[in-house]
Amino acid sequence: MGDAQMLADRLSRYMRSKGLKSTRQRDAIFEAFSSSRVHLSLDDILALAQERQPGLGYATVYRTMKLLVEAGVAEERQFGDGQTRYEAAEAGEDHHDHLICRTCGHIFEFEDDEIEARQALIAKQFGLRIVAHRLDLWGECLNASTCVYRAASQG
Amino acid sequence: MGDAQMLADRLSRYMRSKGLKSTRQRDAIFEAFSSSRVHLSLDDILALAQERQPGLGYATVYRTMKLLVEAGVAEERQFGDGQTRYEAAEAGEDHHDHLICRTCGHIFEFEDDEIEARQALIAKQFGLRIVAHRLDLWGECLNASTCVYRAASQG
DNA sequence: CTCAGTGCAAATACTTTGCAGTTCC
DNA sequence: GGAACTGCAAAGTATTTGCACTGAG
Repeated sequence: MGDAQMLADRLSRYMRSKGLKSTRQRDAIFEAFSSSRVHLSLDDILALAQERQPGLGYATVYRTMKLLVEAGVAEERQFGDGQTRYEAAEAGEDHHDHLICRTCGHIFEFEDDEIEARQALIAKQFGLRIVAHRLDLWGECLNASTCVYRAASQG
Repeated sequence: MGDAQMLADRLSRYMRSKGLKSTRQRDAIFEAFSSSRVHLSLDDILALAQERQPGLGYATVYRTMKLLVEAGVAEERQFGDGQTRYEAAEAGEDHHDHLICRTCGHIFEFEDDEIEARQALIAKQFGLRIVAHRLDLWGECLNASTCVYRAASQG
């Protein structure tokens, strides 16, 4: 909850600094977005936010998510399925990477110090210092029949 | 040059196996695609291929690039600018990743068995087997004044 | 009150598809 | 000659924008 609160603070600071208004729609969208740990698509966010704000439209969700990205509260991610997904921005150094299951579509998050260290070493060999990185893994379920995410997915 | 030839071979083998036809358009597109080491967008490929085949249309380029991907000759890449880009597929296991220098824009390619092994291990812990991965590093030159790429870069 | 925000629908941008005519094998 | 291929234009998606109305400050 510290995280969600931090994001909320960052957002309201940003909005105040830009003279932007707080609305029921934006609150609902931020709430929907920040309450979930998964990578939500726009449709997901719309559906969740509509539970609180029936009648909420796509355009508002698109505009608000763009705002959240500008405010440094959300990050856009493309996983190659044609849908932009959003996740909560990270606190400083705490970076995680993604492992996407091609069997069920579930997206696992992980962090591995050994890989990070290795990356730094490689960069150094080329005379560089790492400023950012992105690592996505795609995999197949070794045992699809027992995959809890597959069972859980409504697809 | 061995690489381009290898891709050409792989493509013609694939096409023969599927009973697909070789056409002037496909040749022009493959030529445009494989002659460049950079990551081409569809517009880039269309423009290049049209130098040999005026009148060539988008649809054919889209269909042909899809074919090249299926044949294992091309790989799609999304860099988040809304354009799908293509690069030459790699030879078998020989996968490389990218280290992009933010100082001079140079793209280094590297390969690291240790990272690959680590990735496989992580995936296994989640019950998956890796089928693909993408690792991009962004760095800054530790010593820009002596960077040969900076000197060489026409940008 | 006023200007930012909203919802709708129209407009974009990228990609795919249907179809009639063309071309490779 | 026939199935595969091509180009065009129409159809799909995902996302953005114009506009009249609404609502937060």
